[in-house]
Amino acid sequence: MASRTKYRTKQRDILVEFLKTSPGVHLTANDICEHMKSCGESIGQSTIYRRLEELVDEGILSKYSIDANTPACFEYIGKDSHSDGGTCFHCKCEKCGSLIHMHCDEMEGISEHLMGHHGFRLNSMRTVFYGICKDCMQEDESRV
Amino acid sequence: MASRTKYRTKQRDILVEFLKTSPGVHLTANDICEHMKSCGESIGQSTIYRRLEELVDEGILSKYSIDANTPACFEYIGKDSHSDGGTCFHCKCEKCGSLIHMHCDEMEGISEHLMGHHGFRLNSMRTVFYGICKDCMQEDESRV
DNA sequence: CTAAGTGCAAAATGTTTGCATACTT
DNA sequence: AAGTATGCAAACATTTTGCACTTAG
Repeated sequence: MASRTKYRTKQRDILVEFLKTSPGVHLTANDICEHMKSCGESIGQSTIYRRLEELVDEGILSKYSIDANTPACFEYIGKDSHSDGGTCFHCKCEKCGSLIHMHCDEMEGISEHLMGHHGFRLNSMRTVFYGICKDCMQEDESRV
Repeated sequence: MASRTKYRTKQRDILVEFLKTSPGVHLTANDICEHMKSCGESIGQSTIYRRLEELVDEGILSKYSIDANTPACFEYIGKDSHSDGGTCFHCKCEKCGSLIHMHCDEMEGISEHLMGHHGFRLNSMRTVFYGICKDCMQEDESRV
C-alpha cells in the first residue's frame, strides 16, 4: 500500500494529471492509451499498466475487475478522500452495465460487521456489488 | 435464468453430476477439465465452458470472476437452495487469495438495504467482497 | 554513474468461436 | 431427418514480460 516509485517521470505525471481531471469516472487501460494517443502524449501501454497498478497500491486509484472478458477499470480516488470520511461503494448492473457510485453511511456498517464478526478487513475500493439496477428492473416488469 | 439446453447429452450429465458432488466448493473451468481427464471422462474444454455458462444462467451454478488474471470459479448451488433460505456471500483475500464463504443473516440485510434505499437488486452469488483475511492481518502485524 | 523507468514486440492467460462431425429427439 | 451439442484448433482480448534504450537522481 506504500508508494513504490523511486523516480518521478514525465509519463507518470502525465498519467496522474489526466486521471485527476476525471474523478469519479471509470477508465480502462485502453481508454487511457487512446486518450494519450489522441493527445500526442503517447505513453506506451506497458507503462500505463505498470503505473496504474502502482497507483492502485498507493491508494490513489481504485480498480474494478468486472470479469475476465471486461477490461478492468480504474477510478481516481485521490490521496485524501479515503481518510475515512467518504468510503465509496459501487454497484454494477449486470444488465445495462452501468456502474453506480454510492456514498452511504449504512453501507459502511458492512465493513464493521465484517471486521467484528468475520475478522475480515474490507477493501471497499475494490469491492463491487453486482445486481440489477432500478431502471433495468422497471423495464423487466413492464415487459411482462 | 431460464433453461436453455434443448438436448440432454452425456457430457452435460457428467458435468452436472460432478459439480453436484462438490457443493460449496469453488472450481475453475480448468479444475474441471483436469478432473475429467483424470477420470477418463474427458470432455472438451469448449463444452465445459459452454455448459458452465448455461448452468449459471439456469441458476444451478454461481460464478465468481475475481479478476482478469484469475480464472473464474464456479460453485454448485442446486436448483432448490436459492429459494431464499441460504444466501451465500464471499470474501476474497487480496493477499493470500483465499475465498471465504459466509452464510450470514446480518449480511442479508445488505440486500434489503440496497433494494429499499437504492433500488438495486443485489446478486449475492456474483458479488465478492475484497479485503484482507484474519490470517493475513495477523501476519502483517507480527511482521512489524 | 547507477538505479529505475520506458516502450516495443512477443508471450501468457483465460475464454470464445468456426466448423466438421456426432448425437438427441 | 432436423436441430443441437461436441471437440478440436485457431482466434481473441487483456494483461504481463524480456530486453535494449533512455532518463532521473
